[in-house]
Amino acid sequence: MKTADPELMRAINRFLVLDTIRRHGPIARVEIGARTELSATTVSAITAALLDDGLITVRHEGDIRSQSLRGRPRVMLALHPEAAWVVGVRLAGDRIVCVATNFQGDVLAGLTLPARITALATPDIADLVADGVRRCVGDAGLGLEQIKAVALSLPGIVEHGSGQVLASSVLGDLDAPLHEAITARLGIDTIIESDANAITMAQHWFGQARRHDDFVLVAIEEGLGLGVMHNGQLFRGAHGLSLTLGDMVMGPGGDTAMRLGDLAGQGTLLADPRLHEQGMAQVHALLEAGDDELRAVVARAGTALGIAIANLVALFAPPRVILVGSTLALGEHLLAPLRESFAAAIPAPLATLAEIVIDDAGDQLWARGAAAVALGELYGSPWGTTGPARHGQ
Amino acid sequence: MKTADPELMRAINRFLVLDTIRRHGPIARVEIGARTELSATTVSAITAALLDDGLITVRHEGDIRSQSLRGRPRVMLALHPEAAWVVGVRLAGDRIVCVATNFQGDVLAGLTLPARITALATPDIADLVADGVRRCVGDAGLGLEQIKAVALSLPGIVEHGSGQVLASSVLGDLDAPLHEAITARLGIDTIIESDANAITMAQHWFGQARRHDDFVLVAIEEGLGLGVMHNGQLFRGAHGLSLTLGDMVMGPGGDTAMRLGDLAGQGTLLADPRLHEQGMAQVHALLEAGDDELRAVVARAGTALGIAIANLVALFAPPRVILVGSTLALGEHLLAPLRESFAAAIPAPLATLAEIVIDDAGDQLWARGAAAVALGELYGSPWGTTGPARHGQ
DNA sequence: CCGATTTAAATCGGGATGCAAAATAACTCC
DNA sequence: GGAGTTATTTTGCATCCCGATTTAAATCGG
Repeated sequence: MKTADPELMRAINRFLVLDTIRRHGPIARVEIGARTELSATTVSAITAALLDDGLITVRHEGDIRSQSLRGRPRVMLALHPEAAWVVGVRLAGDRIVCVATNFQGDVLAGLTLPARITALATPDIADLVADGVRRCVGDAGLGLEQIKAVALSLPGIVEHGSGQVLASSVLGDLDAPLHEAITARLGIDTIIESDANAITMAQHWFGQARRHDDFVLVAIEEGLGLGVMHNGQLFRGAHGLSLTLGDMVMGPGGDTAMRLGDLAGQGTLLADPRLHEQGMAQVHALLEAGDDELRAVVARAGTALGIAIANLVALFAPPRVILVGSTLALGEHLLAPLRESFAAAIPAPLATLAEIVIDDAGDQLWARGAAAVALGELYGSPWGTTGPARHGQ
Repeated sequence: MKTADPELMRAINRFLVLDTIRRHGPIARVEIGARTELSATTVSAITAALLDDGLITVRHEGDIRSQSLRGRPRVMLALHPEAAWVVGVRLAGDRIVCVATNFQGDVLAGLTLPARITALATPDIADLVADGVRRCVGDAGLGLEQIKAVALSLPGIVEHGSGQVLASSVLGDLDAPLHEAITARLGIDTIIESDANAITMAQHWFGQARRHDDFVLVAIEEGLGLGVMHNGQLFRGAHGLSLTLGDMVMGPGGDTAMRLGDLAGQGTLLADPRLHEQGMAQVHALLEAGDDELRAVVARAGTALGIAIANLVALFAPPRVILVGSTLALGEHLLAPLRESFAAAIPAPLATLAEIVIDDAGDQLWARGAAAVALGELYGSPWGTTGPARHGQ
């Protein structure tokens, strides 16, 4: 635990107010006070500082007025969309997706660069990313110098803080300093984050979990990602490590043991020679056509996933589990066995606890999630004048 | 996140100081300052309040003096052992273990009551517990009114805060209000906690994890317990639920799927008719005698555990995993396959991360862990005079 | 034996924070 | 236009932490 001092106190409350404004659209000071349980005085002081720093503005849309129309009207406050801009990047196996967003996470420009990332060396990847970011920023009508942060998300295990990638299906050379390479090329603060954490943030900010401060997300893509939102914060492992599900071993041991990633990853589902370079759409077509062999493979994947999810629920007891990822395009072929094995595996007292939600998140939401990660850090970081209040003004 | 105010600030720092004193024996104010990074002024103020409240005392044992012998000598501060007393209780399938401890967790009296808990109704259990607590308190030369809190630990899933038991192998009727029953009988603040969390606290305070603020503990007893220490705090699920491992399902699904609890719980290991009522010692004897069938069962349990532990490491990335529980008496018969399957299942980048430690914790340490849970709450709670500093004194 | 030196702890003064109460602002209603 | 109502700001106070200074309690050295 960190030691507490007045500065930390202010930082906490400031963040609380800013986050309340973000979540609850244009909102009046009184209501911020009611929601955060801060006194009106404190809310006034903090909002004054935020206005001063240009992070929020007065905006009267959505001014619903308290029930009765009497009394002094509320002044509605909202994030100042142009307080800062960030870029979120998603690094997937075969493409790079960039989005530029404003301070509230609205997408101003999006861009997809097809590229066989897996085959590239780290410096080349950094070049592509930097290129994508530049173009995206240009498309948004901005200049690079206006971008306050870039967040790059990729599948695998990432150490938060250092930005070191410990494992990833898309990076060949884990020792090459990706973080430094990108920072050097763009000259912008860069955050490396696991893609599962990015899409988890996206669901929390923009998606199916806006009202949930506790949930678990399972991303079923090429690999299997895991994000845990705990008490409104991304849960990270001991060293700030992101979590992953692909390395979970299924099976009682011995010969039958298999990595979940090998059971339910797309590498397996696309292993059939007919499917090379075809992707999920083709798999789905074959399934619909009644390909029994493929159906069995998909069913096995669904079953394993159901069990893995039940295990997660048993561990974290989340009220909601969100499933995302391109593999979900297989629809009921995957989901039916998933649900069935989940139901069989979940212990009775927890059976009604967790609600499973499927979300067909598009590419752009993943990148937007990365942007949200960047914005989240901006919200928390000491801005212009976090410090002393300026009396002489 | 809770809103920050001066009171919270002080509570945090106060707890920090108290915890530092607890961990680092008799310690001087300067050193507390160095360790916590609080200013000498603040440390002085807080320790003055703590002395005033009688939670700490001046004690000169262990006064090592800074290297040079010059200058004003340090005043060593330590927990005041008689600031409060608590009782920790462990409810196991066939016995109740109680310990009374002083404010620093030293055991003053211990007591084991054999009893087939499983066969009893909740009110009878509460009677036994209350009886055990009373006798234990008497043995320690104390009166019930001196006991500030009682913590009761039991296997299963417990909701922290409400004290509701959601699942337990030792309680027949989960709807009967155990917490209220015990509070009513003793008239003392009572905390219900999972036994896994209790032994996790015990390891953190007194055992193999005194220097570790991040670790995972697996308790292999009748059931399979799990405790996660994250950043110096017990990690709890979404509703403050304790975690459990017994419900983890091993296997890719279908017919081969099995609960880990059914694979590695003692119910399974003792299933052989020859072993009824004999316990682990007899199992061990048979294993040593070369009973192949039994060996296979134990090996299968070890293998499954190894995989489960690997999965936990993949999830939480803890630097240390501690194994405890009576089943460990099986020794290498269990541990060799466990280690083997762990090594096979752990992903390469994490292979060197976690160190597995076996601890042969006795019954009393489990109960002492419950006491530590109670003490932990006392340390954090507002004591006598948490509030305003009294100037006129 | 007594002053210089050294280290620890307490005290003083300043700056920041949050809160409650009072004051002010900006409306609606009559 | 005045009364009533609700939102926001101002005022005054109590608390907290911190840096600098002062006091305390030893040792060292002559």
